[in-house]
Amino acid sequence: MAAVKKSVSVKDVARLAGVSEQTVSRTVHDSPSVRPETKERVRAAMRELGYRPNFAGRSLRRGRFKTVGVAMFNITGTGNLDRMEGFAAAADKHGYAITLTKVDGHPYTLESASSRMSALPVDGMVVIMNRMPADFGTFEPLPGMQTVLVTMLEHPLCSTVDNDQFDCSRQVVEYLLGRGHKTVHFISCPERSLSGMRREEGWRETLRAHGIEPPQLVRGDWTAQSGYAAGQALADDPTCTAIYASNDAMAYGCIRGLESRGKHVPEDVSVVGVDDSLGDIVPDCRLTTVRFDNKRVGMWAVDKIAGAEGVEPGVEHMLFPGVLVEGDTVRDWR
Amino acid sequence: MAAVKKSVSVKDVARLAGVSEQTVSRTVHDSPSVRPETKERVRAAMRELGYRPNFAGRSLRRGRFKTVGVAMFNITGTGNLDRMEGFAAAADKHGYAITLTKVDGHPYTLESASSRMSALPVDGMVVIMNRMPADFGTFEPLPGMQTVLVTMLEHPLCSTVDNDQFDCSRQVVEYLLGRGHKTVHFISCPERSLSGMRREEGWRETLRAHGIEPPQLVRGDWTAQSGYAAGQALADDPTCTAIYASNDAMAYGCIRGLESRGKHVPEDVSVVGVDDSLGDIVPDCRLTTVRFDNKRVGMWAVDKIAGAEGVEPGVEHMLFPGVLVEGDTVRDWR
DNA sequence: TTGCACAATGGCAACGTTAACATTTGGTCG
DNA sequence: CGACCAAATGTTAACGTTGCCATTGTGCAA
Repeated sequence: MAAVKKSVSVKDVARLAGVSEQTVSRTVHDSPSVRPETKERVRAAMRELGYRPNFAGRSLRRGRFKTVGVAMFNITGTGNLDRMEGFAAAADKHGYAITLTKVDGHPYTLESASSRMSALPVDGMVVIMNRMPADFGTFEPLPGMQTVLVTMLEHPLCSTVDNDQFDCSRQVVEYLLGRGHKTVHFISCPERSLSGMRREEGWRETLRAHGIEPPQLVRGDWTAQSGYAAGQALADDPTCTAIYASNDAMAYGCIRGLESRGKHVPEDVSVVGVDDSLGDIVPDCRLTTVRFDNKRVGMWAVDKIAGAEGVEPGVEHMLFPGVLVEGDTVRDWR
Repeated sequence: MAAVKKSVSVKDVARLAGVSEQTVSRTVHDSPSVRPETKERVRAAMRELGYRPNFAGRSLRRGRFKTVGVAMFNITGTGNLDRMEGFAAAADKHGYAITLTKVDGHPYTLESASSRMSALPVDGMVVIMNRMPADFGTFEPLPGMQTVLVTMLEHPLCSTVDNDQFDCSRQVVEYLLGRGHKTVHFISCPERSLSGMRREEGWRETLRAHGIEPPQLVRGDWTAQSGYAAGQALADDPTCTAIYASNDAMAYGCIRGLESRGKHVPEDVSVVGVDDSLGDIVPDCRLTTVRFDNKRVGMWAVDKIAGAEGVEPGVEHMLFPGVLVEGDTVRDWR
C-alpha cells in the first residue's frame, strides 16, 4: 500500500510546474525576478506535491544551520525551564532553532560538552554550568563554533552570562542593614554549587564592607528540612534578628523552624530568601526574596550567537542583577 | 590574521593522509576493511586538521537527521523539565539529538506546530499539548514525519502518550474509601486544563462506581491560596473527612486553610494531592500524593520515533499510571 | 533595421558525505 | 604456473539546494 514516500525535491516541483529548478528556488525565496504568474504556477505545484525545502541540502549549500546547541549537564535544575524559555524565545526571534543535548558523560568537562556538540547541526553552542568543570581554565572552544557559557566565572575565550549572585547578596544584606538590623545570619548551601558559593561570598564581603564581622553561617542543603533545622538553631541566638537563606525553600523551612521555637516572623526575626520559587505553592507567606530573570539570561546567550550572523563578535561577560521583591517577612527596626 | 577557516572536509584529510576520500569515510565509521596502520594515518591527519564530519553532508546523503523535534506551546509547565530529561535521555540512547521549538504563534493548533517543524532537520516530532488545540480532530501529520502527541486524548493518526490522570483519581479515591472514608471531596482546577478535567472525571466516576454521589466540588486555580480558601470553606462541612486536591500546592494550601479553622490534618480531615511537587520546599508536611514519571513519558515519545528506525511503526496510545506515595496526611478510619 | 538594455528564466557546478561498484594487490590452491 | 579468492583501497555518482553565469525574449532608442 503506502508507497515509499521519497522526499519531494525542487526537481519534482520544477518538472510539474514546467520550469527550471532555479526558478523554483527563486520562488521559494520570493525573488522579485520571477513573474507573478510563474510564481503562482510554481506555488501550485509545491502545494500539490507537498514540497518542503530540505534542510540538509540547504545547510550544505549555505554552510550554516541556523541552530544553536544547548548542552546541559543536568537538565533538572532551578531556573532551567525559564532559561530554556529564553533560549527558545531568542532563537525564534532570529529564525533559529535550539538543539538540546544532555551531557551525562562522566567527565564533567567543557571538552565533553563541546565534542558532543561538534557532530550536531549547530552554528554555536551554549553550555549550562552548574558546577566547576575540571577543564575550565584550559578549555578552548571549537574553531568556528561560537561558545557561550552560562556561569558567573569569566572565561578568557568564551563569552559568559549569568545572574549576579554576588550582587544579590549585596542587595539583601544592605536591605536588611538598612532596616536597622545589626547583622545578618546566613543559611548557605552545599559547597559544590558555584552560584551558592558566590552568594556566600557576597554576604560575607558586604557585611565586612560595612564593618561587620560575619557571624558563623549555618550550612544547609537546599531543602526546607535543613532550613527548618537552621531556624531552630538560630532561634536561640539573641543576636539573630535577620536571616538570609540561600534559597526560598530553606527560607520557608527556617520560618517554620523559628515558629516551632516560639519566634515569630517578622516580629522577632526577619527572613529573606532567594529565587522567588515559592510563588503559588505556599499559602500563608509572602516571602521577601530576590527574583532572577533567567529567561533574560537565556535570551542573552542565544542572542550572542544568533545575533552575530557571521561577524566575529568577541568575548563578552554579562551578569544580570536580580530584583529584591518585598514580602511580609522583614520587620523594620528603625 | 585569522584566516577564513573553511571547514575541513574528507577531501582535505584524504589528501594529507595520502588515501582516498572513501578510506577516510571508512575510517570515520571504523570499518573493519581498513588496515589498522592506514586507519592510524588517517586519524592522525584528522587530528592535525581538526576534522569534524559535516552534519549537512551526512544527512543529505543518508536522508535522515537523527534528530527529534519537540514542539511546545508553553515551555514553562509542571513536569516539562522532567519530560525534557526523558526526551534527552532517550535521544541520547539512540544517538539522536533533540530540537526544541516554542510555538508561540497565536493559533493553538497542531498544524502550526507541524509547519514550524517542517523546515527543521528532524525525522519526527513530539508535540506537548496542554490545552485542546482547535484542529485536534482534523489534523494530519506531515507525510514521512512520525508525530507523537503528549496528551491523554487518543488521536487517529498520531501516537499519543501521557500520564493516566483518570487512573490517578481512581487510585486516590479508592485509597481513601479503603481507609474508611464515606466520600471524597475534590478541589478542582481551571476548566481549560485537559489533565485537570480528566482528574475531575476520574474522581466523579470512581465515586459513582462505588455508589456514592459526588459532593459539590470546589473550583481552584492551581494556587495554594485557592487551596487555602477551599480548606476554610470545607472546614465547616461535617461530612468532609477526606479532600483530594488537583495538585500539591492546593493540597498544601488546603491543609493550612483547615488548620486556620481549627481542623487538624490528618486527625480530623485527610488530604491528598497530586504531582509530588512539594518535595523539599515544605518542611513540616509529608503530603500523601501521586507521583508521575514524566521522564518516562518523555522517553516513550522519543523512543517511539527514534526506535522505529525506518520501519513504519503504526499508531499507538500509551498511558502511564502514577504511583500513590503515602505521607502523613491521611488518617485510617477503619 | 540594428543595437542595446533589461527582465525572465535556464544550465551548471559545488557544498560534504557515502553507497555501490571497480580496481589493485598479495596469497593460496589445484 | 595460471586461476581464483579475499583483503584493501579507489572511483563514481548522487543526495537537494542555490550562486554564478549564460541564454532567451521583449521593448525601445538610435
